[in-house]
Amino acid sequence: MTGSVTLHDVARRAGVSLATASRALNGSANRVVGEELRERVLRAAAELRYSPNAHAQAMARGRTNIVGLSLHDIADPYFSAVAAGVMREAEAHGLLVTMASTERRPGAETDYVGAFRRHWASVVIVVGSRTDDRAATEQLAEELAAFEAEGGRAVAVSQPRLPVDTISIDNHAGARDLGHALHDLGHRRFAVLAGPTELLTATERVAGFREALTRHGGRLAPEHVVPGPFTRDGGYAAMRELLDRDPDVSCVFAVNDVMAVGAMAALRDRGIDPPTGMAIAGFDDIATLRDVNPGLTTVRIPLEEIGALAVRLALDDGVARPRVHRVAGEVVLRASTPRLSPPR
Amino acid sequence: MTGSVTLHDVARRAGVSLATASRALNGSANRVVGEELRERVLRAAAELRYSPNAHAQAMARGRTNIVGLSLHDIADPYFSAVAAGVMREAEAHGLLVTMASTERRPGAETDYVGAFRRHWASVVIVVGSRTDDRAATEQLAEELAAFEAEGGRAVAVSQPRLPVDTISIDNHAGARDLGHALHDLGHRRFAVLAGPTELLTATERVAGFREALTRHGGRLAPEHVVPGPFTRDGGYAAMRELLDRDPDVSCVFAVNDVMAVGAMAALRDRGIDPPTGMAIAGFDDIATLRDVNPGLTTVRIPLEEIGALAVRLALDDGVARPRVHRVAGEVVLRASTPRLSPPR
DNA sequence: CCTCCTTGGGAAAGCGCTTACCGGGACGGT
DNA sequence: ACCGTCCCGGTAAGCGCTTTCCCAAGGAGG
Repeated sequence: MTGSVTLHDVARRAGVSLATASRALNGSANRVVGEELRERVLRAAAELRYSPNAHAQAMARGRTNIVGLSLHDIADPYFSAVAAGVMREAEAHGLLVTMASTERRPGAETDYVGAFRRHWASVVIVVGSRTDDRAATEQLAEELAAFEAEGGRAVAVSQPRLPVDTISIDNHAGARDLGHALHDLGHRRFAVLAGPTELLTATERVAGFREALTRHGGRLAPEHVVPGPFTRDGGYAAMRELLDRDPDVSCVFAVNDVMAVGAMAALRDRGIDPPTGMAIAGFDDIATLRDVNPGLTTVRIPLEEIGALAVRLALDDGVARPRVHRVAGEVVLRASTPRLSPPR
Repeated sequence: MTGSVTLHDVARRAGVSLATASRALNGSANRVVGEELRERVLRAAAELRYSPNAHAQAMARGRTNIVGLSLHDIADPYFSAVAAGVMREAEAHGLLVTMASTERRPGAETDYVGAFRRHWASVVIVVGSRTDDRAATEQLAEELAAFEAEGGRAVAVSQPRLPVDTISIDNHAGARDLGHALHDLGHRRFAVLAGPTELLTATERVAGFREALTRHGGRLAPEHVVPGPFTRDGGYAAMRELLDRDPDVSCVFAVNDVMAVGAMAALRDRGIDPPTGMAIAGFDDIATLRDVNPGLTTVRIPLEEIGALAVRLALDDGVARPRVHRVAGEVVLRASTPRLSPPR
């Protein structure tokens, strides 16, 4: 970068020293700059279209206003909703968001947190479910600890085992409530499109759902739990697999909405028309998918709010850390899971 | 940030000078560091878990590996698809993406480009349709020019009037092709949910569609062109408005997919069941919406590819700028626009 | 045996900014 | 009239790194 205007130029043009120029522009604390001089400096800065060098400021001040955000895949509406919340709140606090999309590559989170450390981010937010990859989690934990030791603030979403402030979605309760609701509607022959077995988010949802069924004396046979990626295609493939295993299922719980939509497509390709041939429910209540037809029963998670909350947690001062924050979901019944037995 | 390990510490531990330490770590060009020393330095760095300070490097080198990305709303799947492309390509080049979501606030783009300038971003990408706000566009143009004058590279997506490399979607041709295709299917009584009248992206799509109808001797009456925001709710409201104005329309073109989905919801709320009561088409081919029911006829735009392309354009060396890149769309017919008259 | 070149290490000058610290003038109290 | 006390400018010391310039040592060539 050449030719940028520096504070030195501004000071010279205003006929003052660097120190005065800096103080005039920052309105430095416990120090007053004479009205006339400040005026002169501001004018000079405006005339020269001066814009301060963020790196020099970072060096001199020893801190930045950068938020580092790491997530699995920005194209996934789940993560982009969280990101939107982070960015909205960050903007409100004058923070700039640097974002990394790990594409679920193992170790990428740690690498990116390292990059954020190099940039002296003041906040780092890691969102994405914990995996059962012990070593990777361990490394990430270390990196985050190092980051906080340097004075940064980290918040993890859906990774409860990390040594930092944590926001957890109450997947178990949400799925359990959903299970009860579906049972109340009269559904009985359940199956689950279970998502990736190594992700806590997925397994918790399966477990919660299972608990509800058990409570009602039902059970979830192993062949009725079909794993697969957290994607549309994952849902599609899992649904086909399920139909092959047992065509007699009548209500499917896909552990996220994106999979549920893929599953609906699979049903139609097999000539089954939801919800008539098969009831189906999802999880997350992705905004973009609220208008699929039939309307998808799901568990609403306040994703944007979670993103915003992450920023606020990071910015809290004078509190003991790490803290744990739980966010509850809320069952939303729609047309994809009609009432089976007429209500009494 | 306190306590971070500096190069100085590494040098001391390795028993060499700062210069040597730096050279050993960077493998500096046209300079060789003795094998033994390099080894010692690398070991010391590893032992101390040294991580270089990005700001200091930026200062000393006079450049960074930051990409600044400004878009309207990261929660909108259109923009998150482009962002995904940008991030994928950026990662491939070792660049870090700093992102700003302007929420369509006028002037925000300019502010953020200013922020990217302060951070000496090496690349700035601005995505979002040009508005007819003369003054805002002018200011953005100035800011981008200043950025490039300082040695940065800027690329604008869907803002053809800016003095930088530009990627334009061929909205006109896409919408025209769609119009022809719908006509070929036998549709005749058309209306358009036109999106925001101040956005070029919207007006071009309307114009292209109109051209196709005109070519076939049809026309688009003013009451059949309903403006509104580029959102789900915008589509919903516009559809209701349209039904109030003229319930006899039989095929609606919503100028983006998100609106089309909102429009479908509005139809159902009025007891109309698409595509039977009303054919409907969108634009963009948003991935998340590919499984709505009925499948939405649309014009596929390679959004991710556009994001990736933006990064590549910015990184091109030794080419004359600014360049203009056009990206074509492709009509995708699905169930939402059935054939009306039996084919002959 | 001397000179010239090559190889590789160190000292130090910045990059642009903030912020102690210092110092001179004005003011008021005694 | 003198001495603290503010007020408000300037001087300069970093922040952590890269890179130029300088220099010592060793080898090759005359």
